[in-house]
Amino acid sequence: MAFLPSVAVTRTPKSESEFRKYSTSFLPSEKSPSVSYQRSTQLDGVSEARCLDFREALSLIREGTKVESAFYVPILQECIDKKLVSDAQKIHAHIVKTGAHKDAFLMTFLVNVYAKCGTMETARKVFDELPRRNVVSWTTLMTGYVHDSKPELAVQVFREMLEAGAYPTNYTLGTALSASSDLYSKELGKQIHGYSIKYRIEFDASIGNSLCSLYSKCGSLECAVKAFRRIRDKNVISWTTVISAWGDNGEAATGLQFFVEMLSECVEPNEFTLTSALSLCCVMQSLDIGTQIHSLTIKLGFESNLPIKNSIMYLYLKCGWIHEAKKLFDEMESISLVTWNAMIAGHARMMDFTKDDLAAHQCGTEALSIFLKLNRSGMKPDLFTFSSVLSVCSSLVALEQGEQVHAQTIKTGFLSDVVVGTALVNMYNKCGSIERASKAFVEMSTRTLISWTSMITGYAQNGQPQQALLLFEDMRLAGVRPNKITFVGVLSACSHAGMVDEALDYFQMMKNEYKITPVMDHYACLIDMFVRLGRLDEAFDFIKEMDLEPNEFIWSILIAGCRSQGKLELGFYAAEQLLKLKPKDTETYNLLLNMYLSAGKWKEVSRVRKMMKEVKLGRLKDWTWISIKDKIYSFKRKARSHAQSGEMYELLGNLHEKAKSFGYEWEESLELTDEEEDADEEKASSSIVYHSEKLAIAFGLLNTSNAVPIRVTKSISMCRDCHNFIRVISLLSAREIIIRDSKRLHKFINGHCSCGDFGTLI
DNA sequence: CTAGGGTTAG
Repeated sequence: MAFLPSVAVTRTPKSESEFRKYSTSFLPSEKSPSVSYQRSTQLDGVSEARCLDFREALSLIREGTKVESAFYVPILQECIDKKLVSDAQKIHAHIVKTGAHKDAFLMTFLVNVYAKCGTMETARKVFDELPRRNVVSWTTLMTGYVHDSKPELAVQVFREMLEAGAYPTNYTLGTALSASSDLYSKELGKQIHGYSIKYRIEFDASIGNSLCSLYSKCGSLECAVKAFRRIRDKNVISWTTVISAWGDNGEAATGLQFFVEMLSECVEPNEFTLTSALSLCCVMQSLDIGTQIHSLTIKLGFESNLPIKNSIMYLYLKCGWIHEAKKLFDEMESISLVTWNAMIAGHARMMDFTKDDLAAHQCGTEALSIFLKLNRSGMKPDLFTFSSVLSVCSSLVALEQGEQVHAQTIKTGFLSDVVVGTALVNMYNKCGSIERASKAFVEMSTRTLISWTSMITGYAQNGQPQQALLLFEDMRLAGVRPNKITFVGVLSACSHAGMVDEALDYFQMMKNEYKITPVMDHYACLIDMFVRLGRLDEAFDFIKEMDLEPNEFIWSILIAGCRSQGKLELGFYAAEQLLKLKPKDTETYNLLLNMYLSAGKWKEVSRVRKMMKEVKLGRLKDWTWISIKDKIYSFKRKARSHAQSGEMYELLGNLHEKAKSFGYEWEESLELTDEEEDADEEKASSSIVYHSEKLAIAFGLLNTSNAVPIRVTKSISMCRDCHNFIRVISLLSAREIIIRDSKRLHKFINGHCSCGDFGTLI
């Protein structure tokens, strides 16, 4: 049923009761329609005007030639397609001048033009001046508000419309449902569902599609699928919607099954279906299916479709096919902002995904250079760009670049976006700049769960556990419901502060009050806490009691504790467990080795060394990066190839001497070797071997002005010796030194570290 | 007048 007849709707008792059940507070009660409208047929027979060249037609209008109303329509359509607001305004003026504005149909179309071009104020003005309103004009206005992300205004218009006594059509209800789903309001959606039952259009595809996407967005996957099943004539959109619904609710595999089902029912996918299916492959990291869909897109003639190309490129990036992705990118004859954003976000994602830290770091720098190219290309970055770039800056601890992006977000107004704001807070947190993070957090006009969580975690990581817990209470007072990630932050704060009772209380609160099942990270925080306090037996009891199989991180924490407490027996047991999990891992062996080194068990040391040779381990790559101004410098252990090497080594030598008077003692640790190291260099180097972070910090001290904090990232976990040394350096040089290693954030101020001096695993 | 591609917290 395309349009409702303009006669009163007959009601069946069943739908009436169902309608009553749904109708509560949001919407006015139904009035009988006072005016009825006929669908205008003026559009028919206009198509000849399309034959006219757009510019030619426009010049006719400029000259002031009087034309028929129908003449405007194709030109206005062109304005919609190309978002030509100023041309639309000229045509509008012409319409008014020639008196054609008395034509309600034409003016409704004009509302559509302004709405589609994102100029809602004008659209509303034209609408208010309409000689007659019909359901299409109401619906058009609603659609405009939905597009302009003002769903509450769309609902308001819907209400006005009902109050005016106009009948909604399937399109109207579909649009109203989109508005409810933008508002995440299942309640409102249900009421509108009620209207559709009342008007007996509930089985209509446009209603069913919108319902399906509403329920999906509200997290009710089951309802979404039910809504899909109830659609009588499922169209491509129905299928696309239900496929995305599975994907959006974490069931990507089932989504792909539906895609296959759709193909087997001979429904031809369109560009939307294909992009959705591709994004499911993205989630599943399935290059296998992804490449098949890639060929399908070509078969169906979408090879030059930009959204699809963007999706494929993004898929390849996320699956680690950087070169394929780059090839696609280079071959694209036209690219959009989404293309740029996909490239940046894809590289950002690769950072988390790559096992190799050096490669991950290169991905990050590549992402930043793509961002630079985007800026030079003349295209304007948007909120998606800024969110991704800020997250790259966080991972790279590239504060100065982050600050520049911050400035750009202010200038462009995108800082007001909650996601960008959150990304900014996170960037300052990850760079160890807690004051600026909290300033950015306070200045946000709205905060999501993620914003709160980021800030809570930031306080915990930056060594301000009390602040973290206070903020957590603020968050609960603000009525925001914490999730499991929030509790990871809370528990790690307790762990840092050594607040055992509070930690256990929060752990109970999480399970009982919030019904969150603990995950490994929660246990890791608690075990870490007991280990920090030297209560190894309790830590071990906890490991035995938990429902999950302990992972490598848990065992590593325990081993590190055993090392500092000299509890070799337990340490060895933990190491055995760790070796079972990661039999060929260099870091595992280094943990074990350092434990025996610290205890002076030389026989064991040589035994472990022998074992390491036998299993032919890959070698640990010790890299540290420092970002100064716009450049990122990298250092590896013992490197002497740097232009300033001489000065750096001299400085380090002096600092080592000075540090001794502050109680620092050289401690042998960590058998670090590097693949590219050659034997000559080994012989040439002095007896002291500097790990990469020492070199990077020396470089930082030489190349930044006094009192400027030094920020570096490191590919592996810091060793205890470097940790002790840098603690003293922060005191000696009166500098804040921030090191993000593979496991933790270390913020050294005046001889103390935010990790509570217990963050070194190897 | 309905569907789409790219974003933030462990």
